[in-house]
Amino acid sequence: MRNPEQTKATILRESANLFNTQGYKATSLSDITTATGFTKGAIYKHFNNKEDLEQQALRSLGRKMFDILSTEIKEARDYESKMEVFFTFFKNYLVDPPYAGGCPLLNSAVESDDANPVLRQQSFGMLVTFKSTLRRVMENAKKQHIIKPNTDVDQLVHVYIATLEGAMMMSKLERNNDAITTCIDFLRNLNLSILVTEK
Amino acid sequence: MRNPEQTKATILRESANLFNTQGYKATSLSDITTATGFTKGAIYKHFNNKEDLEQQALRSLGRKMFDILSTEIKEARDYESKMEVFFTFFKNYLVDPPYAGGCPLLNSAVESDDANPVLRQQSFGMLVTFKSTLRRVMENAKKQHIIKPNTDVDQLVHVYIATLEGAMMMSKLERNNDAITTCIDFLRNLNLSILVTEK
DNA sequence: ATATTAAAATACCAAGTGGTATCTTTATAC
DNA sequence: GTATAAAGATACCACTTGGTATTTTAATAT
Repeated sequence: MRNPEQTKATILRESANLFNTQGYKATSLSDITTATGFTKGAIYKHFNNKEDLEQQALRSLGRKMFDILSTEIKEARDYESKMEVFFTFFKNYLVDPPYAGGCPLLNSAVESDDANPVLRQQSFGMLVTFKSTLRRVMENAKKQHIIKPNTDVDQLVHVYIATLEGAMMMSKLERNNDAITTCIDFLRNLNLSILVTEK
Repeated sequence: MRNPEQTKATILRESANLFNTQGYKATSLSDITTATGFTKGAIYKHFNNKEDLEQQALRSLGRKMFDILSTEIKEARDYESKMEVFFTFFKNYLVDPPYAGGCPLLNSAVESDDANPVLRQQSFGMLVTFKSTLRRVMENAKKQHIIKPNTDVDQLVHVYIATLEGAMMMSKLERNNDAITTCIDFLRNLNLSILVTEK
């Protein structure tokens, strides 16, 4: 009947959902108790305070995001399919999201950049991870002469991530896939254009 | 000594600043009273409630944003300088921002998309305005054979805005201009590549 | 079966929230 | 100079917030 690990997991999962949809500060403990069915007693048994819960929730969202990304990238055999992982990841977000509320990096970054230094630091870490993951894929492709030697990898890393995140915001706001689909099409073509063997 | 119009303007300006930096829900009335020096009595004299203040504040931020944009676009004589207005507008954001807290469209969209239908509607309107402003500039250039006839204007509109907004998020999070500068450089080159008379 | 101990529920608390009713101040019209 | 009416300050209100202390519940070891 009682299962503390599962309790903590439930609280973490539900609060992460709420934080990512409503915002961190805007989500109250009572929101979480009603969502989980547990009481504050249970929450404070497993977490020091709300800030601690916020951090662990964001961390778990980040882990989930990068777990999916990095395993799929490892499984992809060539450069083009590795890049396709990024595209389909964002495309699937709207069809079958791994968690509600959109990209946790975007959400936490916008909420925390001016106000919450701890969350901000975590968002920053997610962005660093995201950038270096993409950069590694492209640098490898450059070394193996799959993409053109004069490719400005650093520029493209910035452009890819900015475009995907911005398109996420637009598609969430417009409640349709237009922006994300259109932008991914563009990035896919852009990616083809830097291949050594143009197709 | 007493000037109701100025009082309302001060409340609107200061609350818009707070909303845009801390978030709408996260900003309390007492935050606003301390920032303005006025009391709740003054606030509720000029606004029906907090929600009303939020809406008017966002509206004023949007107006300010598009006032700057549209007048500068009108003043710009040719296509290239009109496009440059968009770029420099976002570039200047970090150097000399017209208001604190970054792009009000991005901020309000991310905060409201799942939670606040009224603010969401306003953000949506801002995005529509932004898109149609950019689209008009490009469609005109297409009619006048300044950009290539096969240019996918709709795609580029999505890409430009997504990239600029995403880069804003990144640069605010990283607290430096790298992302926005890099992305603008990319967009500027992209824009050159669709000109009929390539340079 | 019972004692032990961790997990979770309950009952509080002070502080802060948005909002309202009332009072005081100040400009203006006469 | 005084009445009038609007602007703004003050004093409240019920409710919610995050957090804590205490109690009850349930699993486990003996």
